[in-house]
Amino acid sequence: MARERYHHGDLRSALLDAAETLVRERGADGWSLREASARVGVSPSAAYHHFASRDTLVRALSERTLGWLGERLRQDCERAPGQEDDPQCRLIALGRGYVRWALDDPAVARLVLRGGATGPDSSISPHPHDVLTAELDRLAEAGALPGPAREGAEFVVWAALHGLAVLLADGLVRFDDPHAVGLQTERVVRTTLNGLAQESSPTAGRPPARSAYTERLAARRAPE
Amino acid sequence: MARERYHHGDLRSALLDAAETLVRERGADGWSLREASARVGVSPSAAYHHFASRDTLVRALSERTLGWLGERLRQDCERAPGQEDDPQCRLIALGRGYVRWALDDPAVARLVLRGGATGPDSSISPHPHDVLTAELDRLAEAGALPGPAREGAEFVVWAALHGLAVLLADGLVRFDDPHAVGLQTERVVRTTLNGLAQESSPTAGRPPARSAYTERLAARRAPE
DNA sequence: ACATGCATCTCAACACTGTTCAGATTGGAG
DNA sequence: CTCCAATCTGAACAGTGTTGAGATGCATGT
Repeated sequence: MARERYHHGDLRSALLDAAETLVRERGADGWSLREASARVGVSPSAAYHHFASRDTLVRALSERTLGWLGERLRQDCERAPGQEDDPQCRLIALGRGYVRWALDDPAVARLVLRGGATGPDSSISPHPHDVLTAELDRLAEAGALPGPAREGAEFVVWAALHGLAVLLADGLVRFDDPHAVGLQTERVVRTTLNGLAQESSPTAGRPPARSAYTERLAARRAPE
Repeated sequence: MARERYHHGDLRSALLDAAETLVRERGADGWSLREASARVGVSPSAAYHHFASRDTLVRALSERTLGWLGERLRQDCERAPGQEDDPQCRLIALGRGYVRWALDDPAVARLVLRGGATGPDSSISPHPHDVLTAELDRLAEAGALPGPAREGAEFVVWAALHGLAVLLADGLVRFDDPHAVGLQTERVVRTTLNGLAQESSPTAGRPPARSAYTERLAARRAPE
């Protein structure tokens, strides 16, 4: 706990770790930079050699967490139960993973999902949103999503999933049965995908939506 | 601005007003109790005769805002365009109102929707969530929503709508065309309702979901 | 009219926060 | 072995939420 050497070695990630556990212990806002520094055994000002501000630390923690989550969601899609390679099953697995995370680690999830922290400049890889769009592409290729319905579909699914996750992390919705949350998530995904597939008259001339993520994606494809 | 009388008269709502405009000016977290007090022309400790803590002030502001929003959403439903009294048109109007609010007043919306602040003990009337469930009931009575699909449908619609609102308020999704947000909202509502209506095999034995709002509703129906 | 009670507000103080900056300490490159 | 740049410390600043003891004045009862 107390370090002996003057130089810490990897203070940056040590601070991220300390902040993360503090968030878990005291909630998304119940901690301070000073406390995290003290827990690492370092003076408060030391942190400023690795983060420009407390807010930068939060952003960095968010990015680290989102990257880890994205990787896990990708795995969840691969290991999806059900018929071999059914795109819908994969999307359900993705949704379950996303929501399960929000419920298992609500304090961190609240901090991260509060967003604003994850602008288009961030280099999160793979970003959960990327995983979602990839899975929707797979669904479209399988023919389960008509062409016009695919366009902008990620916003519908994302909104529904994100909304459920936020509601759960904030404690606005609760489920007594631990299985209930999974079933409810599955229902949300199924309902959304069904609704999209049977979109009778796709909104004529629907203007393109733009998200921080699509911008980031575009920037990645055409660097400079 | 500067008051002459020693007693303010209605300091409580004056503080709420000051906090509200401060949130608009500097963001959900960029303000302090002291600043709000100073703007009202009162010492910082005066606030503690009306609010137990800064957090209580935030909660009170959230409740006031949600009550106002609920009333406006109810009006939006009444004035819904489209065929006379079409329940789906009413729900679309509700969704548009909810999302428009999140976009027109994003800082306040972020503060309010961050939630946790709006527990079941709050006496918000009419709560936006109540308005939504009432409209879903109307839809079910009109036969546009099969019985088994109605059960727990509010969570699906709420999640989708809430998710879109949060994504917009947090700036994670942006729309260039001002019409786009309305169209996207409409699409989310339509898609969700369509998906619910055509729910092929409603999840067998789906356990009851419970939200802070259903609890509050139950408590209101059976006081004591 | 006047005293009294009580809600309301002020003042001063506490511990704590994020942030800055001059200087001490070090690992590693030349 | 020297020196540099990266890293960390210590002390300080303005500002925060919160508390408690005391001042102020409105409304009420006589």
